[in-house]
Amino acid sequence: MGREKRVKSVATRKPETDALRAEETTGIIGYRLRRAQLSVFQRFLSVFEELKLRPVEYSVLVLIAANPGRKQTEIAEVLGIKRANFVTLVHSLEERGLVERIASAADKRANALHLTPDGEAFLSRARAVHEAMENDLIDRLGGETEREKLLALLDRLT
Amino acid sequence: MGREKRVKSVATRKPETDALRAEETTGIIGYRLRRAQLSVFQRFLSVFEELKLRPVEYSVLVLIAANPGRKQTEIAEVLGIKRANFVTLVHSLEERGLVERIASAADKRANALHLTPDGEAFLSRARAVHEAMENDLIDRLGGETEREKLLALLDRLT
DNA sequence: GCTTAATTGTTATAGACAATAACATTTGAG
DNA sequence: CTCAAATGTTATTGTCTATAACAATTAAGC
Repeated sequence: MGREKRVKSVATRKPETDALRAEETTGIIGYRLRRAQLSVFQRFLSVFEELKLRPVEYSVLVLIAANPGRKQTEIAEVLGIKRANFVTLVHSLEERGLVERIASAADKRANALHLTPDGEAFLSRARAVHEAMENDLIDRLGGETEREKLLALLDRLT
Repeated sequence: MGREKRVKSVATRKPETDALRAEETTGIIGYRLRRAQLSVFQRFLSVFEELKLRPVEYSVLVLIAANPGRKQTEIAEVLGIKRANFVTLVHSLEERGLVERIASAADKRANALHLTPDGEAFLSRARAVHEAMENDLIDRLGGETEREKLLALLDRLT
């Protein structure tokens, strides 16, 4: 890699506002992980702003679509969400007419989760938006090969 | 270490509780990023439990040590923390006797941040703990080469 | 030099998010 | 049948982030 400038005559040019030494913190794996994650999530938020959809809500819709009829606890558990906090989340999606809770006949305690027709249509649009974003991320990484390499490395940390 | 059971005749044994289809969500880059980040941070928390140190506090100590005499706003900005929220953080470290705020003579508004001798000693211990954790993460990744590859890929997302 | 704008640290406040406990209803095990 | 567990729910707490407002001080414009 290229040689550093090593400007030691900084004091004469900008006595006050020179950059901080931060290599020690930025070299930490957890620090870089967090930065990247926040950046990607921020991007998600801006891309999905018009759809008023947050990352966790998108994953809930995708999960319900792929597993219709499952109960709240099952969906919540896969995403690592406490079922107590999942209540508000599902309620919000239900109020928007995207999800419906059908009282299970087999188990009167459980709610079977389904997408409404509106929910299906909404998810189609969301998928398109997400796929565009995902493809852009893959481009940034350099291609599909790099993506798989990244996911593999991330899994080793988990 | 034994081999998995691989019971594919699930339908006859457990009609209800089979695994959910989650490939669609787990394939999302942002999802995997978040999982890995939470896992690494959780690990940090457990490793630093005895030192009662959180990730952000560690990075603040490291930054002050590398840049003594800087003002709060500068340190906070590098870490992406609002200066309003940084006040409580520094106050906490000051109460523990690790950091001191010295009123700057040049700018009577600013506080120059320094580590106390206790802070230096504490940071030495923290560095040792962190280095052990970092080395373990590198081992999990497969080595230094893989670490650099990961950091490079993460940067492309940021 | 004087007036005005910007900076610094601070407090207060609000919102998002996660974690825990407790509860009623219902189910399943022994 | 009895008792433990599961399910959804509410309430509460704590943590973290974002915003607004403020006093003191500094810098900029004229």
